[in-house]
Amino acid sequence: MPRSPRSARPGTTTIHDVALRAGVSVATVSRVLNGKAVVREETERQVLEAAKALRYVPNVAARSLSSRRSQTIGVVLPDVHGEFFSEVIRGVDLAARAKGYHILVSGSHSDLGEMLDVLETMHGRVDGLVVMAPEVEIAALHLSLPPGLPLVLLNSIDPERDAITIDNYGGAQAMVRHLAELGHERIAFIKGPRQNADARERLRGYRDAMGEEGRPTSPALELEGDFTEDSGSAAAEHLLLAKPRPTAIFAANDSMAVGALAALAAAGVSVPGEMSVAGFDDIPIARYVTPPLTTIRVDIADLGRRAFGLLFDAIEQPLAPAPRRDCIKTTLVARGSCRSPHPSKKTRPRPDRELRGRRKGEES
Amino acid sequence: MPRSPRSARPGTTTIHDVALRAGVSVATVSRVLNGKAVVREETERQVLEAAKALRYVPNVAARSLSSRRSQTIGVVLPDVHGEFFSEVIRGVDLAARAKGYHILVSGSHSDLGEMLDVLETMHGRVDGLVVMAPEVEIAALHLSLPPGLPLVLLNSIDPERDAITIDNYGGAQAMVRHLAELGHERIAFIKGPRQNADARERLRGYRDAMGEEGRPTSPALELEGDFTEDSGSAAAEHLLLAKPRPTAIFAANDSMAVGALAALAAAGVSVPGEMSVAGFDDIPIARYVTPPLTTIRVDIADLGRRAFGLLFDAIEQPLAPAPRRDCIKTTLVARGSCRSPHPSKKTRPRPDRELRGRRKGEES
DNA sequence: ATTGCCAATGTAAGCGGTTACATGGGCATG
DNA sequence: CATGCCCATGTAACCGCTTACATTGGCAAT
Repeated sequence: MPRSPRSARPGTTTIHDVALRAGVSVATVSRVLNGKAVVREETERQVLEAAKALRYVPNVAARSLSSRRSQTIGVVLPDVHGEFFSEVIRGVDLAARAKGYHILVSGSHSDLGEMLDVLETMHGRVDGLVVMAPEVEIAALHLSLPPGLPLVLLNSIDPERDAITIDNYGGAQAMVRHLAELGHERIAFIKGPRQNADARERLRGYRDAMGEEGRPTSPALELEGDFTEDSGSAAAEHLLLAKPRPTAIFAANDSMAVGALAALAAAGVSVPGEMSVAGFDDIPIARYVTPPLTTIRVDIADLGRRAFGLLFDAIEQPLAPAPRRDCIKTTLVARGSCRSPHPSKKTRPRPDRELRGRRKGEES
Repeated sequence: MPRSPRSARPGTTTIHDVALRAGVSVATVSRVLNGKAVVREETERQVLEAAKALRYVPNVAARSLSSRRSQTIGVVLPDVHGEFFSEVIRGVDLAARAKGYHILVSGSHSDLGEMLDVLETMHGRVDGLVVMAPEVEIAALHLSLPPGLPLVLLNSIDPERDAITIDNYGGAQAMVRHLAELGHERIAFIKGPRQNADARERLRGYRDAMGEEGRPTSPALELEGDFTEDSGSAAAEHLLLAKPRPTAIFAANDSMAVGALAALAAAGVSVPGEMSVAGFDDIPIARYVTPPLTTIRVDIADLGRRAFGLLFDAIEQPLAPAPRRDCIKTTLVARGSCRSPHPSKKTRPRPDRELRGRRKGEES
């Protein structure tokens, strides 16, 4: 079996072996394999044949050492779990693989220091980064980030950097309009954490749409919340005491809406009979609570997919000046938790088509 | 600013720069940084100081080229989503990071060819692999896998390879015992896909425990299923026609149990009044369905964690002969969907503590 | 026939580390 | 004081690939 003296270690075929077998130089092999220069057709054929016969796989480390490219991007996420996490990864992964990139993942970062460590060790290992970080820490992040490295921010904007965002504003507006259309006048809103950009945008969308629809807004209708179920419950309990009592509650995320549902059930308030409830995100359980939750769906995989798209552009064409932007549109999903507040014009609750979708069970 | 002539490109500090600044040779710097040899304390101090001052970060490609180690492992999963996916990654990630390893992720593989491609391109890029593949494809996988590469199988066993498994057998037994203890005689079982190892083990656990508890088993009590909600519904509908009708349904996974719940609700059969229902996996929605589902919890993050543990051992100490094994234990989580079939000895359904846990809402 | 040019290919210098081997100084021993 | 040994360190050869530059041969123009 032909094997160059250089690669004595068995099991490793190098570019030299291929060159030897094809009767050409390593340079030619490299050229053929990378398509970076003109090679006679006959030569190319021989090289490809030799490579295939030898089951040659280029050594990535060597390639990346000399070319200064790793064909890998890093994805760094904070402490988010479940559906969101997996969908982001899936989106990025699919898009990346299509372009021949690999992804280096690091999740579950609860504090900044840890995140910076990871970023540090990823340096040199990746050609670009997709990062999701709490707003407050963006500044600190910049300082310790390699200056030339393409970076796409998820979920938090920075005027200087490329970023991809969710149309929180439009989604919130759509929900308010939906509720207004159903006939609701007093629509309460449960806010998210003040420092969360998504939460702020959703609040803004709520306020603007309320104004546009000629609905009254007031501090009494805006409850504090922190995206947890408990805060949603607490807010709902407060609202039950308000007079006049609102007829609809719009929570800035599904978890709080679920909390609100629980509180209302505990208080014996019927949903959607006496009170409509809406959320935001369309988390998986949204369709399983009672009644199924009307909410705003965000296509998270698409978020990942586009994040990679932006990053890819930035890597391939680093010169483009203005920060790149992309925005994920949202969809309103009407389920059973909202209906008209006027018993007379009661809307017939149509069975939710999606409730019994054929989702594959997660294998154990 | 000191910069060796070799590294003309700005922004990149090499080991030479550090050596120069510390007044030693590159070999010494390397030795200090890797702790692979004895170095005078004074020298070590100077090197570390220089490295820190220069913000030196070793070039991974170079290191991996000469050392033939990438400090990276690959995680290749099929088309699984959501909680399961994210938890596996989280477990592996946390364990890997603790040992200084990175993880290269690739998910959403629906067909074997795609999976093999990924495995191919990961070759040389990773020191080991955590792979989850459908049973049937394991063989094909072996053929095209680099022979020396440490590999840990998730979720499917192969006598030759290291693998980590879930205690499906024990979990199923525990559930049957639980139901038997509540007083159920006729306990039906909804099976999973025949080619799925988890499903087979759960079935085995069900049968053995039924025997041990002196409960009758019969083909009529074992329904076909494929892990989807729909198959769970269909099975439940079948069971309602059986005579005598069973008093409990144990589904091989939660999705089918959820489907069964829906079918029972549609048929006006009260759960757990007339029929108890149990699942397996404890997927997130299990606690949100009505009534909350009694099920078997599997600590998926632990699965990932231990998978890395096994892999790490295999990488560090490749000589160990026997295939390494590890098994994840399960926990029974009693919620509202099961209770005694005898109205007389009705067990008081205690409120499920976990129903209103303070789970952080997934951000946006 | 000589010259010039171009396309196709070869040669070899890196890329930035690791590490086998060489070197040199200090100290105990004969 | 010469000898030998060992510890700490330096020198330089790789690791496998990319690529700037050199080389070659063929053909058109002179």
